[in-house]
Amino acid sequence: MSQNKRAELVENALPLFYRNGFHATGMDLVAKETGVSKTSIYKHFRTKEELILAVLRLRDESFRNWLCRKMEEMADTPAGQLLVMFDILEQWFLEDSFRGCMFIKASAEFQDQGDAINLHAFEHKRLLEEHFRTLAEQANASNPSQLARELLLLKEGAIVLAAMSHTTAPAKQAKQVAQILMADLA
Amino acid sequence: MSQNKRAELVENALPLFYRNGFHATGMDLVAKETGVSKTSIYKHFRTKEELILAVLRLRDESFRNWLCRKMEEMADTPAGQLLVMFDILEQWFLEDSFRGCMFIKASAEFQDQGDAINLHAFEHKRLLEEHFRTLAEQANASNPSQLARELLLLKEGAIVLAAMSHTTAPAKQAKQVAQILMADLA
DNA sequence: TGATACATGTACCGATCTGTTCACCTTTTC
DNA sequence: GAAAAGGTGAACAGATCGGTACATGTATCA
Repeated sequence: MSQNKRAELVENALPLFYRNGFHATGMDLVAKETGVSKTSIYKHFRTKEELILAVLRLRDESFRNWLCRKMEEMADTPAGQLLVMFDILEQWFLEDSFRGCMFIKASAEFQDQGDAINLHAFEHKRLLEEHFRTLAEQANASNPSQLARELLLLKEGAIVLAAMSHTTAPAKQAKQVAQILMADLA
Repeated sequence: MSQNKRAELVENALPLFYRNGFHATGMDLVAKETGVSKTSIYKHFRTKEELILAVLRLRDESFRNWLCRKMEEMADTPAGQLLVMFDILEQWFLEDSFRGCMFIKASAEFQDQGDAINLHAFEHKRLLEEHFRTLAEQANASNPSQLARELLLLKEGAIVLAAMSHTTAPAKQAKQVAQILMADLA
């Protein structure tokens, strides 16, 4: 299998795990839906867990890329970028394929503290917080670290409630709070 | 099996599902750990899903009772109650047995929109929001519904991040934001 | 054309899944 | 004390789990 094919496998496996959950998605289904035989899958991933980790790596990279790029597109100031994030979330919640945050779900299913999947899930949140902090610094926030953590808090709460309620309202509510927190920034 | 025994079964099954997850916890393990034979379990619950629903009903009732009572114990004004909630969360995060919110995890593993488990999980959040709104009204908040939703947002974000990071810090951060949102309420 | 390398489908492994059957054993009740 | 009721372990069914073995392509290179 070429590297292309391998990437294609991970790409096609992602929505399966995202929609059905990790434990509930069997490797037979992965093989059937991706069109890659189980033999080939196990030639490149020693275990199901390794495949899941590859899927999470892809998700981490593509989600953060997507979010950061959209934020840059839709606002030109750092403070503006942090605020439009909630508009972007709202658009995400509207998509039919929206099923909540893949990393929250991963850490919910693999919650042992040392677990590689659990660690990777939290790493995703840490990287997001880091990006928020950088923007908060550029926006001259009085306490950039604190603002970044608060915005992450609002983002995670909004995602969870949007996924559970099947509505987009939590995005708007989170944005309102964010506006209060950022009132002093331009 | 007496009603007592049945309640005991549900009570003892709860931490199993909470710790190990729903799909990952087999009925053989439930029988072994609760001391109730599989035969008896299936006499009172037609399917695993029904047992899970009973567990979630117990969790919903006991968690809300526990939280509301603690809030009343630790503060005498409605606004104070809403604020100490975050201190209570922090204590919860400190417990060794803390593994995040059982309903978030349930809706993560059973995310089909019509699913009974999914519906029940969201109902838990709705009831919490209702309680928050009642308190917000009593505290003469200018927009009680909005404040209730915002506090719920902060609470869910804090729980998710505390579970993923294995720290209690999100509770304090959420409380700080809550204080800002409630600055006008005595 | 013949040898090498790799991807394939299929069948299989042992374990585990939800759920059932059944022969026993207590306990309650009349 | 016998019948009825309800609980037990253990074995089982049929399906699916993660993972492997193997024989059959099929493409590349000499």
